[in-house]
Amino acid sequence: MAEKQEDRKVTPRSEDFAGWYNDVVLRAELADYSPVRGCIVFRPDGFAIWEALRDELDRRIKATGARNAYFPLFIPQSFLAREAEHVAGFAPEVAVVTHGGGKELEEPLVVRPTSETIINHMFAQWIKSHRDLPLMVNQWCNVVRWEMRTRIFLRTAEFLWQEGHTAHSTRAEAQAETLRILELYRDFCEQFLALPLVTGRKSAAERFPGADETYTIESLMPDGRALQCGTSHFLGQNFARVFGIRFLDEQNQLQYPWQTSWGVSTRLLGAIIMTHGDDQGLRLPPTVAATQVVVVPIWRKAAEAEAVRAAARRAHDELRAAGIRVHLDERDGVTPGFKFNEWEMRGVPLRVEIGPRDVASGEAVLARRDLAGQAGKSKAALSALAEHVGRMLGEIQHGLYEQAAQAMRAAIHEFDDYGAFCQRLGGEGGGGMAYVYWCGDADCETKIREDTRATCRAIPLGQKTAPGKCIVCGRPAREQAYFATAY
RNA sequence: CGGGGCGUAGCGCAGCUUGGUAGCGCACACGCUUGGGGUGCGUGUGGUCGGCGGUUCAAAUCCGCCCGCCCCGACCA
Repeated sequence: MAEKQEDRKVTPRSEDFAGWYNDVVLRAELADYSPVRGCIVFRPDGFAIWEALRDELDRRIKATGARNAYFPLFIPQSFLAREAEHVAGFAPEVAVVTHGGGKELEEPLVVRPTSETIINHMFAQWIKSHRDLPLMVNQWCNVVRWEMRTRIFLRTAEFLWQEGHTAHSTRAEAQAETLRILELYRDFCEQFLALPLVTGRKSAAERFPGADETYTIESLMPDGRALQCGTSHFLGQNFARVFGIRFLDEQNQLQYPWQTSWGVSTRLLGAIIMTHGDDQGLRLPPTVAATQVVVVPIWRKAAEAEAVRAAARRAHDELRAAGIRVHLDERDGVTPGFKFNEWEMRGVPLRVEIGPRDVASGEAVLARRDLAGQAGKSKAALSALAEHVGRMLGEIQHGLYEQAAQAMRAAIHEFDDYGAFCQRLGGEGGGGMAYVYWCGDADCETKIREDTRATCRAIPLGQKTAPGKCIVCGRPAREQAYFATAY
């Protein structure tokens, strides 16, 4: 008996974080391994999260003026080679198609690892005048990067994402666009996905190949490792120059436009799972939960069943009419306790229990997924169920964010002693985030990496703190930066 | 590519030492039972034992070669 229940549980998160993560993903049926190494199958419950996330983000992106388009999966190999840093950055991980139609191709095609090159090739044909600018497109697609080690959602050979690409007539406008998207991502992750973040600039070593500046949103997972959740790049004129994108300005002068690109990927699913999940399984923010509320009817005797079923159906119908994504679990042959555990595993934010006692008193028992055990249980009058449930879903969304934000704050430490810094970050697994003064020198960054395996995750913008001393070399440092071991 | 581990039913494993033609738990199907935190019982379905070759009357088991997967390091949204 004890053995059997053990089989049903996931690996405790505190015992083995990576094992817990895999168990949750598989048991909650979000994804499955595929026959192709490094590629995964998004199962309906996992894809539903992506769809909810995508739909909301798509609305927000369109509100900036960007429009969706679609560019080809295949890119001539020579395109990738045009931008020196870009090719150096991506060459090791591109998949190359050498044959088609039974013949060897004249020029191999790479499967896009990102679409800067092919999109800019097209931009060069579309942009002639300052009146064509700004040009802002976004595409939702798959990309392929042949990674050496893969992990479900966090690093897969093929992943889904959105990539936005814009071209502007002035440097200032492109820089502003880069930061505007960074802010869009930040707000989206915090408000919609309930993911707490730090944001900032990337160090030169962590910059996107081909970008002048990369900005990032970073979160910290419960195992103390950082996860890059999205990036926004200021590309300067680098791609414009190599792809020959030029326009005539108001003075009839030929100019290169200034560009940006930015993206978030299905890695965000990994962030949601790791940030919110617990030993019972998944915990989904109501915004992305395919099922926000599950109604579980409970009865003992056949005589009670009809009244309970009827009340449960009424509750279900009322919630659905109120626009809530609700499921009525009428399965016979499995016990209520089994259903409780199963829906908790799947991360459903709120459970409504209706039994004979509730029918008699005109109430239902509500069980919040964000608060474990009795702490999450309360009663609500069936007569005002939808209103009550709607409000509670909002509280759950907020509750998940607050729990995560509190855990993240508690795992960020400031150091002025390099020894203490290394001791914290260099231990087994993740040591949380360190917020330290750094002079900006690449040698100091390398030393940190060699001593601790931690890397610079973000340098916050608009720092107002007084200058200090670099954590490594002790020389004057104008800024502080976040360091952590990263996924 | 270096270090470590593992391939037996969908999943987790036993059997291998000492060869005799495959078993357990979970899952799955059906029935009864149960039902406010993973109910119990019964009956069933399901396996080229990773692949190839060798030894042998006989190989999951012994020998050789190959393949694949997982974990840890060097690259990464």
